Amino acid sequence: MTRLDGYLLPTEKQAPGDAEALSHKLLVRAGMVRQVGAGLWTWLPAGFRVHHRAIRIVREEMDRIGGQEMLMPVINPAEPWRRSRRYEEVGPELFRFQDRKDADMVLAISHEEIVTTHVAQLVRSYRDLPLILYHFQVKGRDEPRPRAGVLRTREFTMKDSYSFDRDPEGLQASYDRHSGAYDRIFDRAGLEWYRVAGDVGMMGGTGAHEYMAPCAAGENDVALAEGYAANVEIASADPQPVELPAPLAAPELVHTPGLTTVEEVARSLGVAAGALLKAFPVVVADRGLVLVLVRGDHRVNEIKLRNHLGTEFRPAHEDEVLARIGPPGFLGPVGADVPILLDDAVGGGGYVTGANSRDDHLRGVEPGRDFPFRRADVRTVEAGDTVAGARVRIEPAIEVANIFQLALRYSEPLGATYLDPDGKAQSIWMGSYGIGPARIAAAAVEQFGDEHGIAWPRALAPWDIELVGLGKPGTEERELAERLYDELRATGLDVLYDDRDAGPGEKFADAELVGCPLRATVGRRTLSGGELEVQVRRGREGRSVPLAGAAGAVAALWRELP
RNA sequence: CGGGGCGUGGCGCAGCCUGGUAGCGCGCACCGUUCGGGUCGGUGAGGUCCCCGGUUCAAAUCCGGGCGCCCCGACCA
Repeated sequence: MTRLDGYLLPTEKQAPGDAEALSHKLLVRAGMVRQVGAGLWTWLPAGFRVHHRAIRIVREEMDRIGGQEMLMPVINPAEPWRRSRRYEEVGPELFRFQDRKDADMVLAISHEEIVTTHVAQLVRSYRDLPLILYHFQVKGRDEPRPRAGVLRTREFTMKDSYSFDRDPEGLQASYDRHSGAYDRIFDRAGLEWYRVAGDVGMMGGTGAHEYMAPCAAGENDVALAEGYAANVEIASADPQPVELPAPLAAPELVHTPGLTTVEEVARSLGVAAGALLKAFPVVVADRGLVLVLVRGDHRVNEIKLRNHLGTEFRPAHEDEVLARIGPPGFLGPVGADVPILLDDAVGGGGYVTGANSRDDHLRGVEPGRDFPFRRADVRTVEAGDTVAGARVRIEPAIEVANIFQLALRYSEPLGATYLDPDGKAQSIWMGSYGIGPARIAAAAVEQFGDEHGIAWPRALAPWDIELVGLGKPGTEERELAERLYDELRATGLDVLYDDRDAGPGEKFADAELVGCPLRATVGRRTLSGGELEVQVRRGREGRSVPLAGAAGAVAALWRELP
């Protein structure tokens, strides 16, 4: 319950000049956030209420699956981070600094090291497992490029939880419980969301999912098809048919002076781009130069490639390629003195490839007959592909949560073990699970905002309803507004009462900008008409209820909202 | 890290090219007006023109260096 007169809600008519994303513009305009520096934001009172509400939902669902809330520090000694090797592996996004004794310290980007250290010390027996521990804590990440207001920041609050189990089956069970909790969280928050298979990445482990909220400002691409949802980073699709020229008994040299792009070669030879094989030379950490081949109409997905290789790689330099394979622009598999990785989407038949000599290509090249290869799925899925026959669409989305099966990634280096019933020490199986409340809030703004402002889902709104009192303070209509303010609060609704001495236009505009799901208006018309006007923010639809018993009717209306 | 842009009262911007009294709209304060869609009129406060250095009689404006912020890409446990 809040009276607007005297409340710090600095609404603006104009968005900041440098804002692009809808959530950035609207959260600032609605007086909910203000910028402190690149990727550093203050949550003003109204915005903080939204943040709180997101946290409350997350907390309730974490408690429901048996999570135990605790609190770990943001400032960490470097030592456990060295033990997990993340001190060396993570890179410059890890804030590193020295304390007054010149000891190396870090700002935690997440809390695997600390929680695992505690569990290593405090958990001794199989009887102590399973365990789910969680906290809400600030994370520091020195992002190379903070962006879109509150969407990607260098400091943000995160709910991170950690599960500890006796064995892989236990981990799977804890993982599934988190998955269920997260499903409920995003349903309750009122977001449109997908759970997609995600990249396990450097975390290692055996599985990962991401919770994605589709919206224009999203920085991830999600591949969606009937019965399928995956981050494009790891998505797989059916091989698509492509028309190939008639096979040849042996590869045939064609002169293609100056034609180095797929489009140029395809056009000049009169074949489909998919009838070419595109060569992507990479240097793999532990095995040197490898030539990756995908169809001319496909692109190499470097994350899928990295996952397939199981190690890091980099694109090869020109001189390396020149010495071992051929001139860039005319690279091909035939005669190449390096291992060849052939994408799964490449079928049998005669393809056009580079000839490894300047200004020449080969046609009629058949994998197997003309060059040896190993298979891998390393291409990027694109809109128009199919998965099990279902058409794929690609949508931008923001990652609002993720869940990882860490397995033994942290328990082993940090020595988290338990004694099994036979008295034998066993490593603890771990999972980690993150949610960003700020991103939940921003995603809701992105998904439901319009040209008038924010339209919060019921569960996230800073207040359930905004009551607009028209007329001058001290008038009869204001007295009625005061009375309704009390009655609405008595129903349990959280009410924002605009009791400012301001004009009606300003109050209506501010109410729609701030975006409470309902707005009730009290003016002279209310006095004479005997009805309370209520606007549903989502869709700006007007309703009215009889003045007698209005509060109860409004509360009932509120309960039906999304 | 590569590319592009910006920095002028609280906010949004003009002025810079062509050096010469720092402007506009919104907001804010006060007086009056109005009170169901940012009402109208009047008065007023508020600026190290991001910082440092240089050129010049004179720099928001030209030159050099630095800092900060935004966007695109790379990156993103």
